[in-house]
Amino acid sequence: MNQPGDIIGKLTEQGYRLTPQRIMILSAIENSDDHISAEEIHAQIVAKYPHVNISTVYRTLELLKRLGLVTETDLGGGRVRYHPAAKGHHHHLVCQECGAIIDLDESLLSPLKSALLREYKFSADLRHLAIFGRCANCK
Amino acid sequence: MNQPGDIIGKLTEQGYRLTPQRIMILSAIENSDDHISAEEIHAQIVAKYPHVNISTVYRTLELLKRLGLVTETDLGGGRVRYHPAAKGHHHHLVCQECGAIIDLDESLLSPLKSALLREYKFSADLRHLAIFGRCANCK
DNA sequence: ACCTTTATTGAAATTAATTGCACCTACAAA
DNA sequence: TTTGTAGGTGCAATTAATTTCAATAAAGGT
Repeated sequence: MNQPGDIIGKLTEQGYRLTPQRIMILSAIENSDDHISAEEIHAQIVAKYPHVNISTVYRTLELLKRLGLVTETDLGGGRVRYHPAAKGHHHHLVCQECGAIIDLDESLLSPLKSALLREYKFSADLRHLAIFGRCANCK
Repeated sequence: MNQPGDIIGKLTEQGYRLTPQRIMILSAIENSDDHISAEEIHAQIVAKYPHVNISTVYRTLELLKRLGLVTETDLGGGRVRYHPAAKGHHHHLVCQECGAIIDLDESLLSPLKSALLREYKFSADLRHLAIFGRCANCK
């Protein structure tokens, strides 16, 4: 599972085209085992196909995000990173002192999610959250 | 209370200098009753003192943020907004459909804050959080 | 009032992300 | 086949924020 095929299917189903650029962007995301930035995806592709433009990468990521196929996380420092949605939801604790990134299970946020729904009728999109603060070592 | 004097005192106490630029930036933040962006602060100042540079505004905001005197919130749309810390902590629910911004009481996040501390020994800085999702009307 | 130290500033360059525009391409209807 | 249309792309320009670096000026000592 988690083959690019999954995403490719969903794209074509909805009338979006499967271009060489998109295939390259998709496999870059799928093959990265960590979170990947738009710049990194672009750098990977340019190594083989120098004419592919960075704006295409951003636009494709935007599309995939809208379709719920990748999640986006702002880990601070102005850099946004991407992750295939199929690889599961998770969150991050980002230490502002040492920069450490600690993975956080979704379960810790579900009480908040239901409280927001109950008290504000607000359906929060907590797919991929970054929480800033200070880690155990830096306190 | 909440006079610029409070902040000015804290700055000079810690060896930072009180420049005309900083005074202007501080009063712009204090006088705004809503959240204010760096661009807006700059525009206000430039109207009277055209030579003040935008990077000074950003650097001053960065400093005030580090000293805990203003809080920063990314309400989406690429623009970060600022708010004097003395005016109290609060959070926002941002509807990604209609753009509505709903104020959220701090109490809803304190269970999360203590859970993070208990389970991860992570002291989360939840001073001014924006949570994205869909509001009651847009569901 | 004058120096000295060093934090601070302005100007310009840089970075990450986004947008406007003209052109291109796949596919289907005429 | 031709044409229309909607999705896609590259390029250049734009925006928000940050950084580099030489010049400047605030605060404190003399």
